[in-house]
Amino acid sequence: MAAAEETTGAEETTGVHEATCEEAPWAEVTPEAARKLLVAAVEAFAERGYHATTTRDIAGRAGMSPAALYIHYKTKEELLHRISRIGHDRALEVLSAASERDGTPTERLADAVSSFVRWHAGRHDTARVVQYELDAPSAEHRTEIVGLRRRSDAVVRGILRDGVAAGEFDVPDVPGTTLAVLSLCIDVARWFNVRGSRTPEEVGALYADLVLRMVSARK
Amino acid sequence: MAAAEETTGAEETTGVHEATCEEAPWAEVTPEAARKLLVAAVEAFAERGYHATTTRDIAGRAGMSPAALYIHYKTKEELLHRISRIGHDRALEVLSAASERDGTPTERLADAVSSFVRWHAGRHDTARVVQYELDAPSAEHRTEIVGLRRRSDAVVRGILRDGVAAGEFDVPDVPGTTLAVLSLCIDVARWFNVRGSRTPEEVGALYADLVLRMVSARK
DNA sequence: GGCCGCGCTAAGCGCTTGCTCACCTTCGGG
DNA sequence: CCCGAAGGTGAGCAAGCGCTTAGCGCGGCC
Repeated sequence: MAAAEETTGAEETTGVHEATCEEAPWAEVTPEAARKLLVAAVEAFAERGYHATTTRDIAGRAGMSPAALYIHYKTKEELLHRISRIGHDRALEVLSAASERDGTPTERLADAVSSFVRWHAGRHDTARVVQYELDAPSAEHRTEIVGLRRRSDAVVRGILRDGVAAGEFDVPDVPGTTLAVLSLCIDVARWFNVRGSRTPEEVGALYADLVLRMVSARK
Repeated sequence: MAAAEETTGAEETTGVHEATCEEAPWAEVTPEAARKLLVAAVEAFAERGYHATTTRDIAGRAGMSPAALYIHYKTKEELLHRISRIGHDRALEVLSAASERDGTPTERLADAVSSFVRWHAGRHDTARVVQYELDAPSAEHRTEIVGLRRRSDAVVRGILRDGVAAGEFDVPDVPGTTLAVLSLCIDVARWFNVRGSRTPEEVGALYADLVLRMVSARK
């Protein structure tokens, strides 16, 4: 399932950003059986959590036998790590692509927030796994992931600093505000529901506006 | 605007105050053995998640045998439900107490946000269980919990509506902004770390400021 | 003092879990 | 036409799970 719903017609609001493979999200995972298992795992982990998901459940969703999992992945935890790693890469990619585009800090911040939020809403199953199952992996896997998170932090902090320097933003506490902005975006994955009344684009636009209000110089 | 605590002023540090009993959070759980088990479970659930926590682990932390758990609780899930129920009650209590205090919508919103955030930061282990283990309980337990959440939503939405009516706030999308405000506060439980550099009070003050910026009428 | 009942434990039951292994296909190359 | 590798299966193992049960110590009451 999980069809691409956002790139089909619609780059109207934020202009001409080209897709960084939003349509076939797991295309780089080969062979096909390995991808099917991974997609099934994302679904199951997002729905019930890593620990509550059994290897039999994953294999079942992929239409295979439980043993098939171990042909492509050494352990259940390696499967989680692969998901988490790729997911973090994608999220960071989306965020930093937006931040590197030309424009004023205000425009870059709005673009970054709305892109990041759209990703967390549109791929909220992946995002949920990525954000909530950090404790499950082993220590070495965790430090690798933590590095990627720090880079997201640096991206947002950079935009805020630029905005303050340019006089566009009024932000007394840059690290604290960075934390709040990222937290706001990330938590979208927790509450977003496909059956809800808002599309990822709407949430992205709303959040970009709210964040701009948080940082804009008051009069 | 650092602290909105002039009402409870004197007793905050050494206080023997009992109003919303922040010091002895699980005082209502009796007998003592049941409380010790529950506190141990909160610790374990917050650290590893509900499904990854074993009854042996909980009992071990409480210094008891695994079987002791079943004298006070029918199942492991009932233990989770008790924690979740009490936690939700407390969080809602904190939030609505702040919202019912006298003051302008601006003051009430700042007070509500900073109180709610202080609770989520100070009791972040409880909050984490409360917020992340919603899927674990059975259906009937879940609907009970969902009701409490809707009341939190109503409290914040009420303040926002009052502020708009009074002309203090400029909020184009009240339900959306309500969602964002609550999401921001709740997610504190995910990232807050006691070993971090910020106290719950500092985060509360920062967040109250950020939220006021999100809603205040622009000039 | 004898006895009951409560709180608790040691031992263990039945079951599920992550994972393995012997075996079965399918298929391109000599 | 056979071969060996690659990808898949069914059955099942050891370990760990939630939970139960038989029995133990001990304080209170007649």
